[in-house]
Amino acid sequence: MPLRKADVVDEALRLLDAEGLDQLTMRRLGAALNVQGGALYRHFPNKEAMLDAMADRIIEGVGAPLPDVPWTEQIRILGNRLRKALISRRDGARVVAGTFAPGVNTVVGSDLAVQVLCRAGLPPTEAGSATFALFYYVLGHTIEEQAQLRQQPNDGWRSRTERLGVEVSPQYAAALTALTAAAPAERFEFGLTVFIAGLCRLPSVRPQQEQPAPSLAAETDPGRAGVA
Amino acid sequence: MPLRKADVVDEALRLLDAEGLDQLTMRRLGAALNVQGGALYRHFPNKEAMLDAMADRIIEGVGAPLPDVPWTEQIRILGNRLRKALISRRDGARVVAGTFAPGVNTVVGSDLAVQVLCRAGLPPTEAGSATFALFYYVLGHTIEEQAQLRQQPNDGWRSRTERLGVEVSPQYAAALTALTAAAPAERFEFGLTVFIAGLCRLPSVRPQQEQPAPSLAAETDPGRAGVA
DNA sequence: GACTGTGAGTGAACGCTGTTCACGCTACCG
DNA sequence: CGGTAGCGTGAACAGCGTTCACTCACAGTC
Repeated sequence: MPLRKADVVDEALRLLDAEGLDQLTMRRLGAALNVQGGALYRHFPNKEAMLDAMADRIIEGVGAPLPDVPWTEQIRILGNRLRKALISRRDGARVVAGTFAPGVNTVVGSDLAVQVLCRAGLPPTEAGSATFALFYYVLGHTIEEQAQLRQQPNDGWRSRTERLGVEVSPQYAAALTALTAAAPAERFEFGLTVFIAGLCRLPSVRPQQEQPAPSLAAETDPGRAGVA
Repeated sequence: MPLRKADVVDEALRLLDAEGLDQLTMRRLGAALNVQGGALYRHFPNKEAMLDAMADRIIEGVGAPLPDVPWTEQIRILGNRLRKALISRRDGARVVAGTFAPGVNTVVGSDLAVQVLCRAGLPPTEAGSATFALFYYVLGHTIEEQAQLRQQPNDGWRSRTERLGVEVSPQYAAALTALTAAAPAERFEFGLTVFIAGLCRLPSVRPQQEQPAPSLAAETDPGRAGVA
């Protein structure tokens, strides 16, 4: 039974979780599939195309239909879905960030976000800009999250600034210690909240209709930072 | 006269501008310095350390003293400084994004941002989160900007979505055509404005004092998106 | 049943990468 | 003047993505 394209992506994602992006070479992937490395080029023109396929698989489901809640909540859900998708696989954020050509799931996900924002009143240009801004934020945050996962716990910010010989302000020191202590999910939620609050202040947004009794409460998670 | 560390970084940045990040190899850099590739390891433990040094050089000046304007304007200036620094060199955003260990300039720049936000009333944790969120946004935006620079003009979004066989909403189509037409600087400014407006809505921020007659008008550039 | 075409997989190579190392050479210092 | 510290050499190592002539099993056709 010959290999299918989907089989290769499956095994590549398995190997990614097990070994990390740096260890994901064509030869190793071939070996995991009981095949020579060069054989993979029957299925993908090059490694980048395979990584693109992996990236699209990683963010699968982000563009699924949204519950009927206010648009601010819908954007929050989209952001959280994307973050969850990215951190659910080792180095997932880096894989997606390296994507050159957007895949199907990128398109349907961003399409959904743009539609939500347009329904909120934004003109298409602003909806597009806002969607990409949200995407950059989530990507940057999750890359950082996953980078900190495989870092020596001893090598905190204090030893690093000392090594550099820089004097830092007491506020900065306080911020860094607080940040390393805080749960990543909360820090993420904070930025998301700020961004959504900013969107609400745009002159083009319609006045928000009041909460229409959330039907699918599962995805609207509690514990967010406070914004007036 | 032996090579100095700074000389290597200088030439590396020159080569980066001339050839791009992918062509920046140790051997080529050595050749540009009339030296064998391996000789560079007398100055840097590995290539990553050299890229870190380059990244720190790229964002030099971002943390320079700020004019005495309202904090919202100061944050805007910091964002624009960072963007300008990143796009001023070919692949500058990718180089900085790949940085593992933050350098001096990263520290003084983020320290400055945190101080501005703390003075605005934010507690250190939130100031830190907001600073990093801003950093992620600028980085993501400039990476995208520089990626679009070396892309075939013919290969627009329409041909790509057609190749994928996805139906996109009319709003999404409108957003994409508008985005490719808009100047990158304006799209950037839009996201920045949204973010700052969101910060203003945080319950911890002090009520904004009114414009104290901007002394250094040079850095506060006009033409920003409108937010109430 | 024999014939043939297709396409997956082989295995060895190519050119490149980052990195190492034993070895010269030069310049400074006591 | 001798010693030594350190920069640079040049060849090597292991590994990378990618290519290519080739094998071989299977599907469809006469």
